[in-house]
Amino acid sequence: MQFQQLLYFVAVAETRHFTRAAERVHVSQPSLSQQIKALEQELGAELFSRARGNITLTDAGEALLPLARRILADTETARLEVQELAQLRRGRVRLGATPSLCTGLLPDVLRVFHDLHPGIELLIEESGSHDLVRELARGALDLALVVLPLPTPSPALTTVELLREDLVVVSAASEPAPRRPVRITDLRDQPLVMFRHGYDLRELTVAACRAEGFEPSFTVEGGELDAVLGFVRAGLGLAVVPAMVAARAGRDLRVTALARPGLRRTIALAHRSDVAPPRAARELQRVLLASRKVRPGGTSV
Amino acid sequence: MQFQQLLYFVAVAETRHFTRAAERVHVSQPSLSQQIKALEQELGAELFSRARGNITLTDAGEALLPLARRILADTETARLEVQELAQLRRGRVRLGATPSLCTGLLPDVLRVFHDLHPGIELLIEESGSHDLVRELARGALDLALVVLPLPTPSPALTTVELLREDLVVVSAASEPAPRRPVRITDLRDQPLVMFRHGYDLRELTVAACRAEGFEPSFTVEGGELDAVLGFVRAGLGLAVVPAMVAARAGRDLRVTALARPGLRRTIALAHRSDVAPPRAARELQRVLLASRKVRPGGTSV
DNA sequence: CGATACGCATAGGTAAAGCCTATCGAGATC
DNA sequence: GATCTCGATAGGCTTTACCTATGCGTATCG
Repeated sequence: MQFQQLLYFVAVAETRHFTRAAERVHVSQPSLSQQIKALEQELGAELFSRARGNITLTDAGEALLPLARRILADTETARLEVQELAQLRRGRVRLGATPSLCTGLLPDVLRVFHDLHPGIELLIEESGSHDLVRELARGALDLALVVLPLPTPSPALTTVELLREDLVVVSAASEPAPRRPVRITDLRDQPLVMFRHGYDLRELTVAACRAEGFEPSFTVEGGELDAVLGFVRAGLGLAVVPAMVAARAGRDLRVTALARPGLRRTIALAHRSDVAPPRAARELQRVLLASRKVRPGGTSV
Repeated sequence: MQFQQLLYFVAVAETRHFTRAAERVHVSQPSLSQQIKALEQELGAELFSRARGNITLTDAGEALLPLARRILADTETARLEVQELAQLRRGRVRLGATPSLCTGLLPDVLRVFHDLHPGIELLIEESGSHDLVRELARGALDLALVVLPLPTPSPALTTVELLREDLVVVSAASEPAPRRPVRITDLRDQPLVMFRHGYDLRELTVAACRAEGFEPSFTVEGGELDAVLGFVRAGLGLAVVPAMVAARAGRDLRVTALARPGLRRTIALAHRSDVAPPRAARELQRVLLASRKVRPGGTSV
């Protein structure tokens, strides 16, 4: 049984005329006759009663017609569905990202991506790098924006460096300005506002202080990114945040660079090594990589 | 898109392995690879992510799989349905017959037919020849047993003579036996029990009497066949019925042949000339024609 | 009543498609 | 690093789907 044979069959059933059916499917009449005959032979039953000028479906033909129509319709649906996916008119990307990236980097990029491919659904999971890596490996995410180095490196994941991002110190505009540029050691006696456990920024900042030989002290700790900025704004202390986050924090926050060598973190795109990400995820990856050329506050890798 | 390509595709999707899929569909591995590739090219999307030893469906493949399965299932269904019809394991015959034939001829033949083809549904319409012819032309019947000559002959109907059936006189066993064999003229002064209008037997009997120059008189008229036999049994009069009906009427009815040349009627099978009857109807026709060889009370044509 | 037109089936030739065996090449395994 | 596995590629052959030309039965028309 062949799709064409079913197509020819439906054409004859609908026109009740071999010659006109042949025209309709753009084939010569003998070809159509032959295919119908082949189909009849394969099925072991006549499909049409060929009375001169009055072609009719036999009972076998009646039985076949609805199924043939459905098969052809399904075929068309399959073709369209696959092509919609391929042409990014439809689809889904499950993207993981750390909270600071969701705030800093993602909004503009996702806006660009969505304008390019309005049919693609964007599912964002906001978590620490550790969780993101696990979700990637589980197949629950297609792509993740993580901070390098990965907490649990694995050959099962491929990472592509996206950009290096400077960290800066933010403080309340109402408070006295810190000496600039701020050195890490200046933070020894400064009260800090610190993110909850799980934030890469927390680990990074604490590690930097310890490298200078002191343990940072926190006035408040445990909040999410926005809460931390709020606490800083209220004068509860300083915080170390990515430049990109600080850039959009508003006028009532003072942004102070760190003295050289400063702190920076490396943002990378990660995906499973064993399977190619879906078409839409590859496209998002492309858009992300393209966007770094015009990103403020970060350094292209 | 080809059925085989979908079949190959599903095989690879299920085995996650090109070589094993090729074995499963009984084709060489390169052929299968080529067909998958052709399918991917036609659809414009990769269907599998070919990581060594870990073949996975892409999102396009995921989208295609359920449709491919459904298409293949429908194909199988179509094949089975048509073959069941062709092999008479399923189907329907809409058979029309006159009341006397329903009583006399049909039960045994239908029993034989049903034993041969238990899956075929039998729909019987019991009417006079006139109505049967109309229903045939309407396409509401596949086949009809009618009495020749047809009340409304038409080139649109094809008739095949089935058998000639003798008519006999029945009377109550409790009443004095009529002189035998009965001549038509003997009925002149005999009270008859007569069927309702529409029965071919009525027209036939009345016509025979008129040919002999008299109008028959009825003690009761208007009943169906069984009612008429009941009236005869009760001694209300004689009736002229087909030998086949009389043969199964029971002991309390006396059956008397008519004197030569007697009366007989011709039973024929009729169907539309323009369309071939369904397979099951042709088979019933065959069984009917075969049955006349062993029919009692009738003469093979 | 013969000629014509219509419409499906058949015949024969051609081009494409599908399948095969043999081989390649890349990644995994020991 | 040799071997193995497994999918991709190459080249040749067979099948098949298509075409044009023609046949044949039936309805129509002068």
